[in-house]
Amino acid sequence: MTERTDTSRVAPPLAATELTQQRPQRRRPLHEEAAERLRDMIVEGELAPGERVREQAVCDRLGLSRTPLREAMKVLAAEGLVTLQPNRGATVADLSPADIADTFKVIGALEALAGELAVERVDDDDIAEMRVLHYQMALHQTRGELPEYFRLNQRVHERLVELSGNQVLIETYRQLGGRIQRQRFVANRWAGRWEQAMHEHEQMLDALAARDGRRLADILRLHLDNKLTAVEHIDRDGRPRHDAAAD
Amino acid sequence: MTERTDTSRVAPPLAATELTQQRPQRRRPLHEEAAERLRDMIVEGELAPGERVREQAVCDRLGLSRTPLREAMKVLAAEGLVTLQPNRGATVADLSPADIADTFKVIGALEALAGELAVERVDDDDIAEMRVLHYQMALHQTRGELPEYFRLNQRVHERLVELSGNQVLIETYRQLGGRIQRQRFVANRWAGRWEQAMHEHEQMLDALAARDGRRLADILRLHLDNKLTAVEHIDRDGRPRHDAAAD
DNA sequence: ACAAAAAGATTTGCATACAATTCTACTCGT
DNA sequence: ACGAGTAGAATTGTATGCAAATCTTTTTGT
Repeated sequence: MTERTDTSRVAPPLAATELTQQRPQRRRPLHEEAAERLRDMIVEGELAPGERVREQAVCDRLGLSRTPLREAMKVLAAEGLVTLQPNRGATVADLSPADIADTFKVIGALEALAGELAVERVDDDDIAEMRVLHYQMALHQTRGELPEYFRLNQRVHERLVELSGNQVLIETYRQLGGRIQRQRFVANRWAGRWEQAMHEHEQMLDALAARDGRRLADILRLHLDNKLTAVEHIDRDGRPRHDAAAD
Repeated sequence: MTERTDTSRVAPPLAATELTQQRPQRRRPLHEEAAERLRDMIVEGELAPGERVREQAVCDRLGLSRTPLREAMKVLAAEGLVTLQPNRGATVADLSPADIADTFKVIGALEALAGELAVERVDDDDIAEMRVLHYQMALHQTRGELPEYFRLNQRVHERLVELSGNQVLIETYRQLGGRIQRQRFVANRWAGRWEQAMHEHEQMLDALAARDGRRLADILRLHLDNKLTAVEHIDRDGRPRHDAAAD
């Protein structure tokens, strides 16, 4: 479904001379690049949720014309990152708390499925690799290195889904994950819930190593539910709410 | 959101003569319409899986220019219905057996989640409605009315997912369903597996009425697995394979 | 005759121009 | 003051032209 870079093409005949790194590698379509840049801008909050996105303004910003930008916007809309209204332009998707909760529920179900499929396929090598990731994450946790911890955390989940071997699942998981990347990005500043999360991750690893798909699935669902609870206690500026602390 | 027919504008001065059906009702963007038409063309096989889609050809066919068509193609690509290769055009997505199996697995997990969520929300009215759909379907089954049976079948599943109340789930389910609509369309000609499917549907209805989410989820997963098996026994011309009959 | 190279024809990618629609600010009548 | 109506600006939607890349056919060297 996703296009892959085909490197099997014959090399251009003029490759003999000294190569400047001035690669003619501008083979990348502008609309793709635009889509990527827009995703980043949304995740990092340069475009705020609910904000109107005027085509010409973004074109000036990115240095391209409206045609490829509009193509990129259609893609982002299909991914759920922006909302399009005919003749009335685009706005950055503004997820309601319900939307976020719904998204976590679905992601939870997907990860649970991933777990059940993964236990049927993993070899000892895969598990060893997961163990490495896990203990790297644990190390960052004890050191209080927040960004690295979060990055590893996400890697662990992504890797587990990959281990399912189900291409459609992987793709769907990535797409939904993309919608809440901003929430994750923001949550990146808050350190709550470390111990519980690590404990759950340990159980995940155990269940995976024991090839207990049912248990792994259950843990994952629970883990995602808890993750949602944590996110719900963070306002959109990335600070924990005062009302309750869930850890 | 709600589009209203704006009659407050001054009428075009040449409206007096007999109206061709050329309604000024062009509120709908062409790229949307194009996307819809393309989806239909793919589902109905007018564009065959793996077939190259040349822009100009489709534009002539649909009577529009390349700009809106290209926007529509990006959407279809994001939906997984076509595959885009930079500078080399688009082809209708050609799902491998593995892709189809993967898709059914994910859909199964989504429906299972839908079931668990639905039992928490449905009222007696909803259940009564599901019962009506179910018995309509049963009637079509006993009468051997294949297309109507399939249509109702799909309605039942779609309705169940709707009853989950989870917007993200509904959306994701529809998108994945769209990818295998062609398989469903083709399967429409084959009548196998009626009794078993109806039996499973009956169990689904029971579990829903009993608000037994866990059981409903299990039935749904099983049901989808069986559906996959059935689809796997149909070649792409819509005829059952001779090697084995699963009912 | 055959492979490599070159020339020509298609096809895709992007920018621009213009039409259609919506948005904004203003006028006018009560 | 105030809302309906209206000109003008701003914004989106679509068509077209041209450049870049790819595909096809022809040519050329051995």
